[in-house]
Amino acid sequence: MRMSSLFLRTLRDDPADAEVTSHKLMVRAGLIRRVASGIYSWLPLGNRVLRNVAQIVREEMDDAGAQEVTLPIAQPLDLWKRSGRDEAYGQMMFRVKDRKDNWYAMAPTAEEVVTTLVAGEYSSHRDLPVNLYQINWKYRDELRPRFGLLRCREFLMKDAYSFDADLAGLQASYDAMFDAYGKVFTRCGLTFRAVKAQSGEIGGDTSQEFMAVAAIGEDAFVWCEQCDYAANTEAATRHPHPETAVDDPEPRESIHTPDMPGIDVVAEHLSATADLLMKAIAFDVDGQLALALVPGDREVNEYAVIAAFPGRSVRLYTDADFDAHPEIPKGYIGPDFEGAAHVLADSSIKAPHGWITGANRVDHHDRNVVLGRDFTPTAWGEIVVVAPGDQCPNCSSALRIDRGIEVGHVFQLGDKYSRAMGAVYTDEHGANHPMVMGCYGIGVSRILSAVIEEHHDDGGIVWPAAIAPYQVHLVVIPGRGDNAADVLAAAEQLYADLRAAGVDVLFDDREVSPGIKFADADLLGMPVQVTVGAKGYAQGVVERKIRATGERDELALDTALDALIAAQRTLSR
RNA sequence: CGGGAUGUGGCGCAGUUUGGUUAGCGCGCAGCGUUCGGGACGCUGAGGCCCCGGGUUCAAAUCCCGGCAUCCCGACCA
Repeated sequence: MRMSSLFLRTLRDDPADAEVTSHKLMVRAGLIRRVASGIYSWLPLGNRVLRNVAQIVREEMDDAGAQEVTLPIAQPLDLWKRSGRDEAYGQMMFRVKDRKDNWYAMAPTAEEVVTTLVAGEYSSHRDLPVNLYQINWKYRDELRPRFGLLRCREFLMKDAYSFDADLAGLQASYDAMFDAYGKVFTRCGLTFRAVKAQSGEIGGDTSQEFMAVAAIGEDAFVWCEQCDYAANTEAATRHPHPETAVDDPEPRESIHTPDMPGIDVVAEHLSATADLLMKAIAFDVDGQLALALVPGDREVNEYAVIAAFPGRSVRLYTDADFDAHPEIPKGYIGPDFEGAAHVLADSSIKAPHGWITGANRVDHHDRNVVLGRDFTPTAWGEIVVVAPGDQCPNCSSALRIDRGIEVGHVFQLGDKYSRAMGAVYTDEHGANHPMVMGCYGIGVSRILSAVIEEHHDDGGIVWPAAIAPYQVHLVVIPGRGDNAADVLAAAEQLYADLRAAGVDVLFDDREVSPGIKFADADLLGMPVQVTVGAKGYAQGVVERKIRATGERDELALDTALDALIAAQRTLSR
């Protein structure tokens, strides 16, 4: 491609509406332009990268045995009513109405459509398994679109759906997708971690997120430096505290603590630290009061509490709940509060010291509240939000917390959709069963943001070769000397030869100053820059610069073509 | 949906507080000339519903009211 005719205008200044580096660079490098909040046009360079990423995804999906389909973006809303997700998605879905007043959802995802499709075609155990995927635009009317391509309302997503006869089959399908995802993100040049995600209310489901490590990431995740443990903050847990005993416990003592809102104030008043206090957080479990006990310096992981009561309805007490139960002394609940049906304690409550706790009456705390003597939990668990330095549940090493961009998510769905949409099969004995499903998403357009966040420098984007819009950025600097025409001709010849050899090459044949050409070459970020200039030409060489490292070398003019082609072969391997 | 900010040629901004000739600067764009290996320079020029609607006033980019849009901080997700 010749830059003289490429539809591109690079910008010197950062766009005013961009906050993060990847967004600024994508706009400056002419990859995308905003049309509305969270909705972008893709210009030629951006489109090529998008296509390259999609192609990698396609190859790995095909390789893993999935089959590509294309499902509709406009989906009858009736389908969504059947699964109950019309309500669940609510305002998140764009809805459109046709001339006959029928409503359609603009696909935020495609479980309903694909399950209906499979239900209509397949009905025997002999048909299974099958895994269908598509790479298509998705629409979600996000509360707050953000950070350019990171949180869009229109985005390109790869979504795959597996259908198996049983859980063992699902596990195999899931594992195949999991492996494929690792290959995709590795090929795209991302540093990532597969992170255990919270399974949610539906027991038995497992789910993992692929997080591209990035400071601007919207999600925090916990990971271990020593082993491969990694989990998002909701799902993360830590090594249990060992059993200990309190030596020579002092007698329990009640203290008047009026007008002391918050743990820190009470701690200061008692010359203690927050970790010596105990919080008793009230939950409603099937209409009964449950207490979650954690040290004063820790937060309760609500998801962990919910998981501790499988099959029950669990929610945090609200102000309305406290209003309805004036006998519960909000802020002064102790671990031995009589009205509690369940007392779930974090293992850290086993620490070898007495606790400062609520005294079960307003404006009072108790000191020297001792486990076993003064209170006995009905259940133990790991229910605090993990903090940096906590011990890894697998190997006890220190855990770390980093931020990441969720670029992929694999999920074992079970039979939720196959039941709702009637995707059943007949087994070898003539009995009918719902198919067992998994679903697997990759944020294709989001990958571009993640890659640029990881691969850029002061000069601009540094594309990994696998997804770069072009492999070689050929710059000609003809100068004004006698050999200007020859230099130009040599560059033209090299351009033609590279193209003939199948190398994707962007040729800066514009009549602009060298400074502009070099600055644009760095901004656009092709992996290899080749300069055919008057000075080098006079000595029979062209210059090569590796964008990522800044490394430069010279190639003899007459063998440059072969050298570049050879280098491309190495890169593409 | 709460909280904060912004809206002025394609892009980045000044001007608004204190209303007053023809709305200005940089980049970009067009023409001419001088330059030519890391975002050169001079001259000339094109390009503006000053977000929209209403109001106040002799007079509004500027003041008042009402909208809309965009961005940032919080609750959802690939």
